[in-house]
Amino acid sequence: MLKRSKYCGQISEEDLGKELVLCGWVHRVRNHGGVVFIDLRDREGIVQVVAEEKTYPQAYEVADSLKSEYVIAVRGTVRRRPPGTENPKLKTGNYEVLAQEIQILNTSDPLPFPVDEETHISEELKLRYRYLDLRRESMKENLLFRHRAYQVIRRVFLKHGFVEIETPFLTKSTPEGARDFLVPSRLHPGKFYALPQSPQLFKQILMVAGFDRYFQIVRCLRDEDLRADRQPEFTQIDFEMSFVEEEDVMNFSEELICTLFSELLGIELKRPFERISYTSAMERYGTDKPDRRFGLELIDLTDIFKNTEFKVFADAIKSGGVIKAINFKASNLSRKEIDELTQFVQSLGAKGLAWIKVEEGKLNSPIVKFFNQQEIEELLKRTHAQAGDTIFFSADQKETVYKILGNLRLHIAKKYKLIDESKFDVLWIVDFPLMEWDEEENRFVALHHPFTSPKEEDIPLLKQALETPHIEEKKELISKVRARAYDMVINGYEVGGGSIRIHKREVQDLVFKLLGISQVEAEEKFGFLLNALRYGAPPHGGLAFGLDRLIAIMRGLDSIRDVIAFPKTQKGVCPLTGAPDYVSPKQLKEVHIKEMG
RNA sequence: GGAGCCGUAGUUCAGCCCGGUCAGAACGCCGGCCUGUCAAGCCGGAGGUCGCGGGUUCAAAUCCCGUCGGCUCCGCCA
Repeated sequence: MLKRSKYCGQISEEDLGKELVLCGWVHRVRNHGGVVFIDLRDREGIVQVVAEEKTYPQAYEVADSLKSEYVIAVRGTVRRRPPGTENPKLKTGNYEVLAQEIQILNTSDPLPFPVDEETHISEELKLRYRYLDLRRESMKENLLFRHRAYQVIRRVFLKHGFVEIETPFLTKSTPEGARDFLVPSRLHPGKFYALPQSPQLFKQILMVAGFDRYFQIVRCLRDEDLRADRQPEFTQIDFEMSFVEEEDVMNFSEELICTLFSELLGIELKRPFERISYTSAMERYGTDKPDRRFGLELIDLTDIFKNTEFKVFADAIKSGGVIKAINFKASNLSRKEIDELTQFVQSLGAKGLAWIKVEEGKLNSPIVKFFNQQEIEELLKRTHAQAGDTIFFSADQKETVYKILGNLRLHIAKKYKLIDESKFDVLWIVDFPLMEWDEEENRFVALHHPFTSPKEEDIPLLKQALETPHIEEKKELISKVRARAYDMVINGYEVGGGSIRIHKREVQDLVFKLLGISQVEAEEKFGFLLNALRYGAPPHGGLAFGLDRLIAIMRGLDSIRDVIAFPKTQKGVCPLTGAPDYVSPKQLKEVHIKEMG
């Protein structure tokens, strides 16, 4: 067998006149009768191989029989292409390899879809034949980019003295958070391991162990429904530091992100990253992960309508809600377009969508007739309304208004292409509430996770909240308690989040109590962490980045499937392997599982 | 659990709204020609359970119901 001496994509000036051996896949064949052109492709790119009948008849004969995606080895000489026949689309387009010998290493059946960038293939087919999909230039580049990111990440961590340590995949199911994937234990009938949602507890324990700075690029697993940016298994860049405060973790995180952007994209992000509070993000964008590359900010109008005759608005205010609006400037929307947007918000659970089209000298709207002159004037002023604008309203409980307008804002931006895709909007969200009331569970739940430290100055509020028997007062007090947490957001995606952790047993007990986790339950589920906190736990904090999201954003991709070699479909299926699948009764018996009728 | 979009040759799609030469195109595939192409070109050919099941109708790719699958979103995701 001929042994490769160079990658196709790396043929350059220095190879002129040299004889070398290339190995790769037949990307395309162009047979002109007497001369055959082969675009030969490998990991590094494509080069044109020429087989001429008159110079090397044997090589020509083989070339003549080649089909798409045959695997071949070519021995030949690099030469400059004849003037006028260069191909500027190829990196190697000034050269070609005159084949002296061609060996067919393997043939290929006709492909189920072409290995090119032009054809849009359905996700199911792409994943079933992932090995063909990954031969495509863009997919190959996505994975090579990800590979380069790993190298940069490791270098930055090493530079700062972080220690890479692996944590268990077979671990203990813990309450709170996402649904666990469970693994039945063969040796312990009826017992289960859980696959980790993240190495959270282990990294904290490593801090107690004194490793001081830990990192890991690690798979995390959550049994929840999928989205374009959510897979059941995904990768975190996880790290934790001892003897630090928020600034230290955020500072390091910024360096890591800046280095990635600089080295992989040649983009210098401005430091420090801007910070906005959770409350301000919610009020202005209706979400805690705002995309600020376009306007359409939420405008509060509650005070303007506090005495309004308009029943919908009045009712919302009366029941403690708010009135907010967004102004789609210069949109000149048709009635049909407004109807489409109405349908969109209805799919989010809104009853309808109130709107005003601002026209030259008049307002076109089904609701202005309910407003008095003063309300109209103030609302137009507050929203900076001009002819051509369309103003959309939402009046409801705060959470609902945020959800409706936050999503409408994004929907409009995408639909009407208001987003400058060449920009990266990077920011921190800080001052998260520590907990929020969960109506369904009828208790407080941690916004981040139960090990997140409250701000020192807010701890008295927690104690007060614990003592008061009045639930409304409790809610009021708790809502004021802020967490020492921080999320990094890029282009409207949460790419990372972390916090300073609780390292004092008493504080952890206090938080568990307020979360309604009993002493017994806490001991049973998190006892190992609580115990660790007794034995000299240093103050510590950390953060975890979603590597898949980060890479997808950097590559300008909409779905993290495109940066994962073998992802799952929206139903959690792997079309390549057929997982998940049934297992034999014998296997089930071994792990003590009986099928339900 | 819910909403929306999609499903027609190997592939990408048109046809569906208005039921009746609507089984079509391009690429790919097969055969032939061709010495400078590069998404080569020219000539010829094969190829479809219109996702699946049911219903309406004289007649269904087309209308209706159900179901499966893919995608996007809501819920869910500390």
